Amino acid sequence: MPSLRASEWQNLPVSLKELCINTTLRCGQSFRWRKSAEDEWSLALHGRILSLRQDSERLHYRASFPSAALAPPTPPASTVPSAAESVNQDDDDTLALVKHYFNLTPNLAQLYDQWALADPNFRKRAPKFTGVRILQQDAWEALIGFICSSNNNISRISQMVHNLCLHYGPLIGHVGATPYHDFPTPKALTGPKVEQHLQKLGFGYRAKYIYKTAVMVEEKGLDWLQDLCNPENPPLGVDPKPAGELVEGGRGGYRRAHEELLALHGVGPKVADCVCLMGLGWSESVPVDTHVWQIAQRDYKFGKGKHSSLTKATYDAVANRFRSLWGKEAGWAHSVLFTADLKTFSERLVAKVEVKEETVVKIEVDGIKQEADMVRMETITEKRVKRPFVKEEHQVLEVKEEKVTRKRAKRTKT
DNA sequence: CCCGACCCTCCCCT
DNA sequence: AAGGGGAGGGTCG
Repeated sequence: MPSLRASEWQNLPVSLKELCINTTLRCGQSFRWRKSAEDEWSLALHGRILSLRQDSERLHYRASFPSAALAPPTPPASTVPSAAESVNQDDDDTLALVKHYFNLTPNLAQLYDQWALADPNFRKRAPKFTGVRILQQDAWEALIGFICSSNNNISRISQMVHNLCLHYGPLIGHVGATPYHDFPTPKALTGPKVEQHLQKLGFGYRAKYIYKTAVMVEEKGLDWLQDLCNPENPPLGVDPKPAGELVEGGRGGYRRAHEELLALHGVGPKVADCVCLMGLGWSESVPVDTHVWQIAQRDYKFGKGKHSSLTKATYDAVANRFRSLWGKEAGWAHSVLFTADLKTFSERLVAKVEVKEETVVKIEVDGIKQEADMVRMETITEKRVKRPFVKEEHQVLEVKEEKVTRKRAKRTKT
């Protein structure tokens, strides 16, 4: 077990309107974050274990590096420089990493205002889901993660990704007894037994997709993938360059990236858009999944006539509609509405009701009191979503659509 | 453009 | 009390 050299906690000023990790890390754009302690999230990233906490004014972060003496650094996928030795250098490095990963440059509160001004539905739904940022994840990791997402749920996707890391990714260290592995390289997934092994691990038909995609990316080279990224949002250490103004259907670079990704096995339009948005920095990318399709029908008058089902043509029409409505960062706005529709966060929609019902737990979406919420949430590593709070769910759901209320109400009695 | 099949897990319902 | 039916951030042929 490699010993870790942990730096002290550092912090940077970030309001919850600019970033809410409790929402952003759980909304299904990244699949590897784990709760490492009360109110603390951790992830193996770029050769270290990054841990986070957040209060109403600051984001606190700490990096733990493998001790160079006992465990030589095992560089993950791409750009890990050999271990920095001074604590100061570690911290500087980690600060840059955090700023990059959380994509902290855009002014999110300002963007929310802009989207709310343009869209009454956004204005209605966004207030309880502030601080949802699009992460700048590693493109290769995003690619594999979203290949796993097809016809799947967030809980199982997370387990699959953890399994991938456990068996094929470099071990960075432990938090308590829990091992933290970085994401595997493409090459690590090209072995002759990978597909069969993944099949055995419960990946189902995605085992083949992952293996074949790994082989193709290994052949094309990671540079091929990286070169598809938005020059405005380049990898850490590369200078940004302009990528032009938004046009119908998205900018040329985005369309090219999307098209090239479609050549990979298990990558259709939706997965390609997820990679474009969350791995390649194309903010106008709008992944249209079943959730978004339902939102489009419910709130944006889709689902009739020409666009009665989610064909490729409808897919493009929905994405274009959202781009023209929300603008260049349409993918960011889309993610807010997507998150607002996740069952995981449904209790947030009726927080006031719970308080009225003399429930002890008060939920302040933007405040630290969210921890009360967190205590009751599953961690993604747990096997199933259990329900020690059926009663609350029942109360919650009475305010929601009848269909759901009926189902849950019956189950409550069971 | 429309289907069914595809791995697997959990859930509701009978 | 077992088991069908459906859905879960789709993709392929």
